[in-house]
Amino acid sequence: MSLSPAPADIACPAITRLSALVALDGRANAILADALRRRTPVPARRELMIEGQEIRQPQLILRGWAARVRHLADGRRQIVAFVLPGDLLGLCDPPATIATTSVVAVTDMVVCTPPRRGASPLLDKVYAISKALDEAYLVAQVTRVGQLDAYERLGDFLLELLERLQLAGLAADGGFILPMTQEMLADTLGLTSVHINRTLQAMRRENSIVLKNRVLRFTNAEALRRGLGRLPVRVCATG
Amino acid sequence: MSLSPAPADIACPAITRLSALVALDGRANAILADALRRRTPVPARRELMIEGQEIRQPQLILRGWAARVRHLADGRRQIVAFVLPGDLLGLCDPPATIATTSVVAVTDMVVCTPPRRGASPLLDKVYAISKALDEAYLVAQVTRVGQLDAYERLGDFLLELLERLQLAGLAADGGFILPMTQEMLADTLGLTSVHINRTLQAMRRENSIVLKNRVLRFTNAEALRRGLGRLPVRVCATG
DNA sequence: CGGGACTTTGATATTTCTCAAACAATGTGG
DNA sequence: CCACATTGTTTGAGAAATATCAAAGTCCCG
Repeated sequence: MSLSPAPADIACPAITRLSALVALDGRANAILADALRRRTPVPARRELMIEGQEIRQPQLILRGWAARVRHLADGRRQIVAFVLPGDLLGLCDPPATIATTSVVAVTDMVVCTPPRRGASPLLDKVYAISKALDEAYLVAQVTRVGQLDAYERLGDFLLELLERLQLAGLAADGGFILPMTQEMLADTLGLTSVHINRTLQAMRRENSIVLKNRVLRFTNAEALRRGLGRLPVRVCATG
Repeated sequence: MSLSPAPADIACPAITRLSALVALDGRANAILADALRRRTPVPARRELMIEGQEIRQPQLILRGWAARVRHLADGRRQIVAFVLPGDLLGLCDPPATIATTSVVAVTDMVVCTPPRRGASPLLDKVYAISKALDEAYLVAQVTRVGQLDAYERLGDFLLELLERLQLAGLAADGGFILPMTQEMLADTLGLTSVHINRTLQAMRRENSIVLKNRVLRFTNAEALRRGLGRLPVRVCATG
C-alpha cells in the first residue's frame, strides 16, 4: 500500500459511478482520464456554489461530500440533497444559470472540471442520466419529508445513501462512512437534532443499524428496505 | 364573446408563459403555432404518465392543471408538484426515460405535443429554462415541507402558485381559480386535510386571503410575501 | 489538559394528527 | 324537479409525534 494514492485511486469512485450509469468506450474513458488530471482540492466548509449567484464552472466530484443547502431569512436551513463522489454539479445547458441552492463542502473534497458537453456522446448520455437521477432523488426527498415519520425518514434516507455510495463502489461491504453530524441529518430530514438522536437510538435498539465512529452499517438492509417499502431509484430502462 | 373559443384563445396562457421565459422570434412562434394545432383533450383524473413506466410523449399543457404524484405502498401519497398551463412535461434528452412520478389530471385539460428539440434554438432555450424552473420549484417544495410550519407552508405554496400563474397570464388581477380540494393541498404540503382546513380559516381570519367558490385572492400578496420571507424563484439572470 | 463541537438525556410544551360526526355542495337517475 | 348518493368542508375532543429548553456527558484536537 503506497503512502500517497495514485491519481487513479482518487478518481476511482467517480469513474466507477459514471461507468455504472453508462458503459463507456475507450474514447470516453480517455477524455475522462484527461479531465481527471487537473484536480482541485476543496476544504471542508468551503462553498462550491452560492444560492442566487451565477454558476461558474461545472464540477465532477472525485472525493468527499457536499450538501446542497437552502437558507431561510431567520436562520433555519434545509439541506436539499447531498453531493457524493461521481456526482456532477452545475452542468446546465444555457450559461448564466443561477444556482437555486448553495453547495457547501461537508468534508475535505477533491473535484475536477468534467469534459465539456459534446466531447463524447456517451459522456453526454452520462450527464443526462446523472441529471435525471438528481431529479429522482429530489422527488424522493419531497416524498420522504412530506409523508414519512421520523423513523421512516431516517431509514429511507440512509438506505438511499447506501444505494448511491454503492454505485460509486464506496459501500461495497454494505457499510460506509457517514461524515455528517446529527444536526445535518436533522436539517436534511426536517427534524430536530434531538429527535434524530432518539430515532437513531431506536434504530440501534431494534438492531437495524450499527453506527459507531462515523461508520454506518445496516444489520439487514434488505429487511429494512422491505419494512419501509423502499424501491430502488431508477430513471432508465437499462440501469 | 364567441361560444367556442378560437384556437389562439386556448393556447394563449401557454404562449404567454413560454414567451415570458424567452422572447421568441417569428420562426419560433410559427413552429409553436403549428404544434398547437393538434390539441388533445384530457379528462380530469386521467393519468398522463405513470410512475415507473417509460415516458411516451412530451407534452405541452395548454389548459388545466395536473399533479405529479408519488404513491406509497400503504396508500399515502405525496403530490410533488403541480403542472400548469405553459408547463412542459416529459421533455427528456435520452429516450427510454422512466417517469419518477405519476402525473394525473386535476381538472379537464388540453395538451399538445411540443415542437421537437432542435427545431428552434429559442425554443430549445425555453425548454432548458422551463426545466431549470421545474427543478427550482422542487427545491422550494423540499424546503417548504422540511422547514416551514403549517401556516408558512400554505402561504408560501399559494404565493408560488400565484407567481407561476401570473407568468401564464392566468392571475392578472391577483386572484386565480384554485381547482384542488383541501385533501390535495394536504397531500402536497405533508399535512392532513383537517389541518389544512384550520390553517385556511386562520388565514381568512387574519384577512390574508379570500377563498370562496374555488377562487383565491390575496388581500395583500406583497405583505404576506414579506411576512413569510418568500423570494421569487429565478433561474437565470434575465428572467 | 482545556476548549469547542458533538451527542445524549430528561422534563415539558406545542404542533399536528386521529377519529367521529355534522354540514354543505354537487351531481344523477327516476 | 325531487330524492339520494357522493364528495368535499367544517367542527370538536383527545392522542400522538415532534419541538424546545437546559444540562450533562463524550470526544477530539491542539
